[in-house]
Amino acid sequence: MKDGDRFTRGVYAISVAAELVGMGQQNLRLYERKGLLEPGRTLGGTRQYSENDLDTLRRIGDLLEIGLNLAGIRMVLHLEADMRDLESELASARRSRADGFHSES
DNA sequence: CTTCTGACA
DNA sequence: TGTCAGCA
Repeated sequence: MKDGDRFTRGVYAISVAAELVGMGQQNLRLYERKGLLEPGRTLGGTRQYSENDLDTLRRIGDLLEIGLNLAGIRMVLHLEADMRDLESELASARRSRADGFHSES
């Protein structure tokens, strides 16, 4: 990888993030206001969109195309986030059992 | 870059 | 209701 990429990779300002996902900057701000997204902020207050944020933005575009409104999309994204948490939680629980994490007297 | 406001389908 | 343009 190139030297400069180490710092720029993964974090984008709203202008470049909007162009990457093909959306307006105003929409991205609205999605955050509606609770669909929570991008990072610099100390100055500028939004920092991660690769993960870009993925959810693309997911928002798909869900909008289907016909869901922003309230419905908010629920879907939250449910998917909860699902991922439960999956990793279940995975670590299975790992602990397989590794004999707790001694069986 | 930010928030806010108003017009449009 | 979601999108977009313009202003401060």
